[in-house]
Amino acid sequence: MINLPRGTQDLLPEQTQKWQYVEEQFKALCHTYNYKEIRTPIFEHTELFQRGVGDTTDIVQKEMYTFKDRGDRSLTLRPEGTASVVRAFVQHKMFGNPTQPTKLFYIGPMFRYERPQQGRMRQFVQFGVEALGSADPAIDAEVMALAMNLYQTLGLKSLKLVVNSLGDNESRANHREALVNHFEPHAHELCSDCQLRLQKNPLRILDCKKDKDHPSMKTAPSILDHLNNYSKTYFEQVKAYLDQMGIEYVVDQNLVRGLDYYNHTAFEIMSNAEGFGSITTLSGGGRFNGLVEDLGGPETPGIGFALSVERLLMALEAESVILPIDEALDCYFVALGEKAEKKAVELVYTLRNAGIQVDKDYQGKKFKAQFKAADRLKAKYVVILGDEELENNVVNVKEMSTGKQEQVKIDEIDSTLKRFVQGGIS
RNA sequence: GCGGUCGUGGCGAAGUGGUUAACGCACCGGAUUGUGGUUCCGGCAUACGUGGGUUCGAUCCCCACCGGUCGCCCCA
Repeated sequence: MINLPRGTQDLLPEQTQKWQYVEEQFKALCHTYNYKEIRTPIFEHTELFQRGVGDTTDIVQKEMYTFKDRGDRSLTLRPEGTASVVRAFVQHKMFGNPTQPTKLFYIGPMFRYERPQQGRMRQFVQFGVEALGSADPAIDAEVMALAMNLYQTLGLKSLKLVVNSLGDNESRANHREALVNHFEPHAHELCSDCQLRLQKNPLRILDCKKDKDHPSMKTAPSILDHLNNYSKTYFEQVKAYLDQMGIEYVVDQNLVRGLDYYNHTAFEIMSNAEGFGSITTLSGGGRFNGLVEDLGGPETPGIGFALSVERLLMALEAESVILPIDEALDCYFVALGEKAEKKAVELVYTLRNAGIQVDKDYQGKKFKAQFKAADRLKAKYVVILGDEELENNVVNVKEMSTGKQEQVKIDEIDSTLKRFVQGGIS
């Protein structure tokens, strides 16, 4: 027997119904916020992620699914969505479209080569949105609102929106210098990872879990104290919009996102729900002014976020949210006897052509067993056809919830059953 | 990449160095030759992750590998 590859999963019908439901909700929400769907390939040139996501990131350094194709090109299964969306934005010159900002959403699998565990698969699915072409703080707030809106619409309660500002280039450079000056004297006391980070990306020392209790952490320079006027005002405005919309959040100056392209607004949505395991992050996002330029486009600001569908469903599970999924079958067709069974095939076809959801037995089950099957499938109606009915050109239709039964002429079977399904048997 | 833990029929789950490896659920049939549930009776299955080793004999003991799961790192 061949099993599925490590870190992947099969979604069986019981699961796919939930997936379809949350996808529909997400799409509907994107529609109300006026984001349009974009579909990009699931693999790209490796270079896109090296340049887009950043060479120093864990994603690029140790988590990419990279392979050579037959033409000796280095390709990579996408580890995240933003780089591809920006690539497409640049490639198709969407910056020239009459309506800006360009508001896009995507749904699809992402791949990271990691040891699988709760809420972390090698193939996982993200919903994401990107708004390109606006540096209005209101759109930062809009993106966060959309994200929170989805979770709340689905019924989640234990949510925490965490925001921070990473500032613009100037602010970051100042902060970086302050960080290096601050940590340099303690470098030998920090973990080996942090010693490397000090060289490459000192910002990330701030969210190191090993060194979080080191005394130098408490006194570390905060990015918020190094924001220049523009960055500072920008962040204030983003928060003001959130306040105005009544969206609760907390500011965490140590919130540092793992991808290089972020600046200004950075945010994460976490779940506090019991039994959610060690994973708490449901989604993350932020502003990426400069990325479009890095990937060969004109100077274009952008912001977006992505959420994991697996974690979304875990959170729903953890909070015991029941999704409104209708599992009931409209109609089950029970036939008895050779002639009736033949006729049943025709009548089932007739009913289906009328748009009624109907199924029948294909296992040669006895009459009683067919009823059991109908019950198990939660059939609303059972149509019964035996020799007696056949002779009189009728069927018996039974409403399973009430036990009411009515005789229906075969000629009128489709219209009558349609009426029953919509409004009950009488 | 590192560490803990686990691996017995479709699912859940006992168990033992030695003739036919419990049980429960599910499924099928009957009691009830055309009406769902319950009950009772009967039936059912290529099951000890893979490969080595120890042994007269291994599902059990040892080793390796594979896989699941949880945690670390990091993230969605």
